[in-house]
Amino acid sequence: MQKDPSIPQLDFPKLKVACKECTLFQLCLPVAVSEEDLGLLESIIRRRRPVQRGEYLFQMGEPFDAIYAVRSGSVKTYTLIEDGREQVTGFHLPGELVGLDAIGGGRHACTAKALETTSLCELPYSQLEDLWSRIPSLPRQLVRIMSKEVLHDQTLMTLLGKKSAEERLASYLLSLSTRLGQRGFSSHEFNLSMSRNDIGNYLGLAVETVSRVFTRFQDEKILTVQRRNVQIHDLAALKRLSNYPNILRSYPSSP
Amino acid sequence: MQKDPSIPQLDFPKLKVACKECTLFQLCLPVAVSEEDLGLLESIIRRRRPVQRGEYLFQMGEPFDAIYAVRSGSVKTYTLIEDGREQVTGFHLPGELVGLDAIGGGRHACTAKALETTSLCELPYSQLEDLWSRIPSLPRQLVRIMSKEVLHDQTLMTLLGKKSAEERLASYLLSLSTRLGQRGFSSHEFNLSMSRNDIGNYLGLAVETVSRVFTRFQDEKILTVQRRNVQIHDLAALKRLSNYPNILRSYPSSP
DNA sequence: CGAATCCTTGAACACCTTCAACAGGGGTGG
DNA sequence: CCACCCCTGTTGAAGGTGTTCAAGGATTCG
Repeated sequence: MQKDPSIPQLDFPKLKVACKECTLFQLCLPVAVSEEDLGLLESIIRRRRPVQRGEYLFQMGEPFDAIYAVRSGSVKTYTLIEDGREQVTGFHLPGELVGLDAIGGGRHACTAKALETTSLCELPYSQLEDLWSRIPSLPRQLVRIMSKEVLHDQTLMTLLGKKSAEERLASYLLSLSTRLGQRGFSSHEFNLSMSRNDIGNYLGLAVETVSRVFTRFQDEKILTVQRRNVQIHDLAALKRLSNYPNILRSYPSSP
Repeated sequence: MQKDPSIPQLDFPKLKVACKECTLFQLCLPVAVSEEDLGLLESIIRRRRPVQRGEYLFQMGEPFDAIYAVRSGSVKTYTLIEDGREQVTGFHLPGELVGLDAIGGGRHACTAKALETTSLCELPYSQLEDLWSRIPSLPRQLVRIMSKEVLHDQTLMTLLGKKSAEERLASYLLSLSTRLGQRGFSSHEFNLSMSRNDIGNYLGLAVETVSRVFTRFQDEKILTVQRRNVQIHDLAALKRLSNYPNILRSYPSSP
């Protein structure tokens, strides 16, 4: 969406072919997979042409047949309640997997939508399972990733259940900052690929509250925000305000 | 805790030795494991003497080495925030696994505490992983279980992010009712093993609100509640009030 | 340029929380 | 066996944080 080349973007246009050349190698599924096994894994990956902003990867209720790894761009997932209310359940950055919640039920329980032009690796799940006997580190890594997903969801439950609006937005910005940093982007300046509406929905807040807290943070010189662009000036203050669960601070960057 | 024999309890005293004789066989990890492989799995299970109400299975920050399957009784898990606030992240009934969130990080991210006298199967994780090459259905089932865990957490995120106090308690009671039903207990009358405090904490509500909603439901003849004892009279009304996410209603009892 | 969308700001309101007091088991010890 | 106490749960009233409603400004794209 944003075009300024001096600012780290969530999308990077160069399409890499092989996992071992992928920037996300250490963050994605094939961690600790030998070079020859990598070929096996790559052989089942379907790389589809990039999806455009607003396009769906899959929709709630559809039969499940593959999980997706984000290569570049970003994806939001959300569920619907009876009366039409939406709950955004996650934003997925490069190296993160989408669709894990559907493995158990055989149907997608959420809808996945591209927030910007996004390229993905599609991993047909039954074929992936077939590889497990050949590549034992594959299920191990998948379980590890899913465990972190559970952990992340619990952090979010804490956020939604116990935190004030300020704590929520601070936690959210910190999470984004950390994850972008791990992916080689700047951790103090980035462009949000999601709207205020999405952020508020995700954090259990009204859009207006998100807006207000943003300006409050700006008034307190913690950050500068202009529409989608965020510059974090005082990361320490943000950490203080976020009140992260203990575990995440005692063992930093572990999750 | 409760002694009335006519009412389904969360605890059942008889200790079964083998998985294949366990009432929870179909709900637990060894689904689709052949009889001979079952012996392998059982050989690594450490069955410790039942833990008493208030005792810990593990505490936040401790090194992770095993996951636990609840055989009887119930367990609550919770995390701590910096300032001491607690968030209850889950209640675990017979057949459910505890500790899955620690696999990825190597340390427990939450504390697990018995709500009543509870017996457990302890599964040393490294030994469990070693069995995967011999029993391929084991990792498959574990991933499936973790997927459902993720799904459950997302349902809870929706609850915490979008639902009113009434919807939350209704959803909660329905979830309990369903899970108890699946385990052979009555789905319309049961005793809560957790306090109002725990329920409120879990649902992101003050204790007083939980109390008030309970009496409101009682006034509306939806249920009768006396301390820990709950009798559901109008399950349909409860479902109506709960506004479960669409997926859970279109494909019932799938999660 | 105009329409649509997104974001911001202000004011009134609502839901739930907080504070406070009380009730009622359940256990303990006299 | 009863009195006592502690803990849990209930109920009432006041208060606050965030929501809802309303309007205006900014940016993008046809």
